[in-house]
Amino acid sequence: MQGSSNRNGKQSEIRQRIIKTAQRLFVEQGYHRTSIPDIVREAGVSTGAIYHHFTNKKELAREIHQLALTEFLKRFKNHVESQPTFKEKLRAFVEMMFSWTETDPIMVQYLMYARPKEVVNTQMAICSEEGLDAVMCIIQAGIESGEIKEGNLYVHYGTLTGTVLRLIEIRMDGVIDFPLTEIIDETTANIWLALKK
Amino acid sequence: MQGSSNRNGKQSEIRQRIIKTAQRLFVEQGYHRTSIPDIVREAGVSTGAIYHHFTNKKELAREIHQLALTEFLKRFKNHVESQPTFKEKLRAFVEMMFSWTETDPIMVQYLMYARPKEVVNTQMAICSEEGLDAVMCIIQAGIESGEIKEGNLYVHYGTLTGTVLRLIEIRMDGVIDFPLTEIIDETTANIWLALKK
Amino acid sequence: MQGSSNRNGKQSEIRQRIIKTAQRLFVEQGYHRTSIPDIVREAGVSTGAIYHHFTNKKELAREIHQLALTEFLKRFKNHVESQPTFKEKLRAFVEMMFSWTETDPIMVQYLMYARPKEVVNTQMAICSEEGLDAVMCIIQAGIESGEIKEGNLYVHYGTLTGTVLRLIEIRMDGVIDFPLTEIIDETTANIWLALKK
Amino acid sequence: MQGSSNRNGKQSEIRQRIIKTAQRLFVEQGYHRTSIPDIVREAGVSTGAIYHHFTNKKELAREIHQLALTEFLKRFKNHVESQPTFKEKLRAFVEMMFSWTETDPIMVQYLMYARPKEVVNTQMAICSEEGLDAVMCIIQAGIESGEIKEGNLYVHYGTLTGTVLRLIEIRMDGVIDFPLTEIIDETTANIWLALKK
DNA sequence: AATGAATGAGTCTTCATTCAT
DNA sequence: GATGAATGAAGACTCATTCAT
Repeated sequence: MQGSSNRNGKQSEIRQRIIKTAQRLFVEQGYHRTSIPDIVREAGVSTGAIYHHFTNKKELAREIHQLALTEFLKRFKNHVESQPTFKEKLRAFVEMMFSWTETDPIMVQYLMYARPKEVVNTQMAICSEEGLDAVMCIIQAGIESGEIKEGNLYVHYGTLTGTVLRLIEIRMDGVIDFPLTEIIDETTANIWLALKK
Repeated sequence: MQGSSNRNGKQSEIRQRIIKTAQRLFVEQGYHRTSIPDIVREAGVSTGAIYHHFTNKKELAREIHQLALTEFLKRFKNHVESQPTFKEKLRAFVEMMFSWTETDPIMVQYLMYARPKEVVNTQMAICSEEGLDAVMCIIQAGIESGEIKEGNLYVHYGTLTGTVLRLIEIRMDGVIDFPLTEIIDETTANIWLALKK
Repeated sequence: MQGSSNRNGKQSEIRQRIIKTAQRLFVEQGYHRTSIPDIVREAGVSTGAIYHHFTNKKELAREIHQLALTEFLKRFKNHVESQPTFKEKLRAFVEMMFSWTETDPIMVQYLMYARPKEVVNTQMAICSEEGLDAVMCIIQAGIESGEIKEGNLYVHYGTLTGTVLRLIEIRMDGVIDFPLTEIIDETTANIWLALKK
Repeated sequence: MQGSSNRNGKQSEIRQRIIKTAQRLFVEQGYHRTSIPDIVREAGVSTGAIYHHFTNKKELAREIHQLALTEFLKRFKNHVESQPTFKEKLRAFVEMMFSWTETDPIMVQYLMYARPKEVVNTQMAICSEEGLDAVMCIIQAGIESGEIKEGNLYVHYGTLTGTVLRLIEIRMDGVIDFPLTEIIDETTANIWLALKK
């Protein structure tokens, strides 16, 4: 019915276990410090199984990254782009990112830094070709609609994504010890004041 | 005149070469992908020399990180804290970070991400105990002096550091292809609007 | 029939080859002068195979030692303890040790000195907790049965094991160039005279 | 007047410190586990000093061994050979070895096992060309004088040295926890009974 | 004589990957 | 599809030795 990758119409359970475990370990220890034996042990699968499902370690990481990126774009499309005004889009973006962080911190962290240069060559997913474009687009649209002031697009982009990502970062680091969802409004307000006409 | 570590009154030249090379390689390839043989080759020193000067690879990275952190704090103290008002401190901060990035991108990048969890357990130096405190302090002072609005300190902190660091990030990634010094004013303006009373 | 460690019901042949080779090299060159590459070369196995079968070099040595000790205890039990009188036990001990030396000099030497302090902390297997106990026991029994004179147990122990081990030692060193089996009677006689009532 | 190795008529103090420290470390940890840096640290001398006084590590060990062997022969000559009868020589040998062990256990241990095959190719000093000869000689003389029975010389040699060395061994191992000097008589008695006519 | 920085060959060990079963 | 034994290249680190000062 929906996306599947083997003839049973369901992602092999082993494949899922590998992905889930690798994702967690890559986030916890980093890509390089996570060995295939680590994944074998924690996922309870065999070495062969990993190589049966994925070309190699890099490809496994790339696939996990792709999954996260797809998820980001889906959420962005569904929750953010669907909003009518920039102001609403902005709020939706902050809300989406913050609640996603609270819901699936591992995946968000993966998106943010568990990706080695070998896997993707950009530092942050939201800066990936597609991710960057998506955010840039709504800024561009905001300017065109007259909602936000003109100016260097990158500065606006940096203000918007920087603020959000930085807060997620210090939340993950444990500096912030309450759910980010509590500061959606305040964060949105700051960014809005920075960008609005 | 001041600090030195061998009888010649200068840090051993070999030691310097190791640090410079390791710093660059750690930034270019990451800590784990940089092998001791890599450093040996690029720095033109012997394996033994590295271990003569540093306990181990981790310690080498730690020392480089410490150097960068010290430099950050020095610059922060000299250029930022010395300013009278928050607004001026803010501009000084942006200016300091942006011009430092253009002057010594390697060191700034090192500060930003070339450090594995094993070396320092914070993701960003400006978030290191001391770095965080320093920035937090000027925000706190800004609130107390009535220059900036009250509100969750972390949100203000995230807005300020996030915007600056994110711009540095995309500059390093090559997304921005002009010197950050050109957008000091605009960046300062955005942050100021976000935080001011 | 009994103990096995892979599905073929036989200890992996590679594992055996590693043990045999390491045992010989440890004896020939000593533990520390025997490198893993040495074992790899001589056993015709890969580095990885060694680490697949043994935790590390130390553990490999420990296992070999354990094997030798087990063998000693088995022989001691079968040939020596089963004898009715002390005099017969004594002769059986000398005979057992001397013929074992001629049959498997490598294993006997391993038992005698190829073990670094890190691996086992006793100097000689016959001095290992169990080995010592076993010999002490027959001496004790000999005294109790009135076959041998009373006196400091250690002196008796030293006389008995010292004489035997020393002869094995100089045989291995090449000082003695005929089979020890030729001097079983004479050796037994000396010890018997020293200890008998 | 007597042996000296530098123009001041006294062994350089540094040289002595190196020898004493190396001897102790070789005994405590074995030759291979003792590194030059270890000796440098513990003796408080420089690396260069060691290489100034000794050709290399092996030579240092050899020299220490030579010292111990010379000491053995001196003691053997003075205390043992000077005795008139075999019985007295025997007692003197046991006494000499046991009290030497209690007085300078490090040197005796060095003689007994702290020598790697590279340094001397015999397992025990008393088995060294000269040491062996010396002991063999008194046995031979004992036979000729009719004090001890005829028979295989090696068996007699093994009985004599084996008993003594084995007791020293288990004393060093901590199995015997009283001074060996307390068992001089008993040990002598055992050996005497084994060998006498 | 003494120092200790520098060297680099060699050590143990890990780990991504393959492949016979 | 799944397994895990086997491989061997590569990594971090040690240490005997040299040599300029």
